[in-house]
Amino acid sequence: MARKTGSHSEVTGPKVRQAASTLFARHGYAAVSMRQIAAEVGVQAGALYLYTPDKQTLLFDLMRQHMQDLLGAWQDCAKGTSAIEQLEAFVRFHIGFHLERPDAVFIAYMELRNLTAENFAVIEKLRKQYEDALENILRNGLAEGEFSIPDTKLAMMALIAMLTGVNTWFREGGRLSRRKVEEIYCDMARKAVVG
Amino acid sequence: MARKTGSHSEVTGPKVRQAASTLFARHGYAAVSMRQIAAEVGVQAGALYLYTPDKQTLLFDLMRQHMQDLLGAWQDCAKGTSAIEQLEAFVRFHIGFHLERPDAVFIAYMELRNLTAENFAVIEKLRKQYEDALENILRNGLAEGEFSIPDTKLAMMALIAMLTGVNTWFREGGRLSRRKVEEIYCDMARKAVVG
DNA sequence: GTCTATAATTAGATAGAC
DNA sequence: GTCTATCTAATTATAGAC
Repeated sequence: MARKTGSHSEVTGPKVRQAASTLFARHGYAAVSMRQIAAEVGVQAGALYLYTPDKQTLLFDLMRQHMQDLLGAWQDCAKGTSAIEQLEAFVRFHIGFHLERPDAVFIAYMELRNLTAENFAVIEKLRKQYEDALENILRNGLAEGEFSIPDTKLAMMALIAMLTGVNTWFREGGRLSRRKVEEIYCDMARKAVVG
Repeated sequence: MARKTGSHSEVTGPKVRQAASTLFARHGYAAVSMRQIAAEVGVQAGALYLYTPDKQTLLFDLMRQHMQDLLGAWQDCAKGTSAIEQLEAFVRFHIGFHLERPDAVFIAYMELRNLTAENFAVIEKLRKQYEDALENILRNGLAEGEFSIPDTKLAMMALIAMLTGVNTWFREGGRLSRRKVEEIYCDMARKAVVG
């Protein structure tokens, strides 16, 4: 299909989101200007507005896409019959998925306060769905008598914080392989909730 | 001691840091203007520069003070002879200290990337000192044969992330008391590392 | 689809009056 | 010690040429 010279809609759109993701993660949403994003993409600032109505929507779309990817990937990955198996699957999935996209994860956790109230509500709802997935596993384990936890919500929060923390220190090629880290965290998570 | 009308050095200085702390925590360093801080204090923007050479130093001083408070408080609070006792003391201390000052904690974790390279290095050094305190407890427990952890640094990171996460969801007057939360986290932390 | 130019606003920081 | 006024630079977003 013929295309005019200088017509790059299908390539520039993704490049804009990619550049915004990198820069927002590195410097923070409020500290990054549309001009910086444009420079990273290789266009002028005005051209960005062909791909997003404004800066806020650019942030929101990145965060919503990330949360939807997260939920979709977990639905495809969830497995295990016993609660312990399900918990181990969740731990490995969470660490692996988050280490794959550190920028998106960083933005999803750090830029919540820069969302408008409406956008924040949407993201929080998606986040809650993900948290519910883990909490249901913990509830199952409690019902099966395999887990010993006084409060499923609290244990869920403790586990998610612990797992997400891997992103702050893990470096590929470091002392421990990703698989080894997953294994150690699996052990700690299991021991923390098993009675 | 006589003092001129309108002379409020000793009261305005702390008010500036207090206002900056509140606003930085709520909206983020980059999103807060010196004019907003001045309005919160009740002075004009220019007057802020009597108390800080610039906005960056204001952020840095807040973060350094927080880290020094943290280290000092732990030194006064550390106790326990066995590694398990020391671990429990650390868990209770960490949760209690962090819940006491949510704004300072939030800033210390979220605004690292807005520090200049020099200032960042100072804060990181202080943070490392605190992490070392927990890692030493874990090493002791390993030497005593009480703990079963394949890697002390990884376990330290996992525990600190888990404990600091309390700040993201705990609300005074909620379903669980602070003491109850400390108790449950103590159990989870102990179970996660005890062999 | 992109650029240039620009409007309207706001930022951090300083000077000098009081 | 604080205020008013201001400088310089940067911001988001838009209009119109090509």
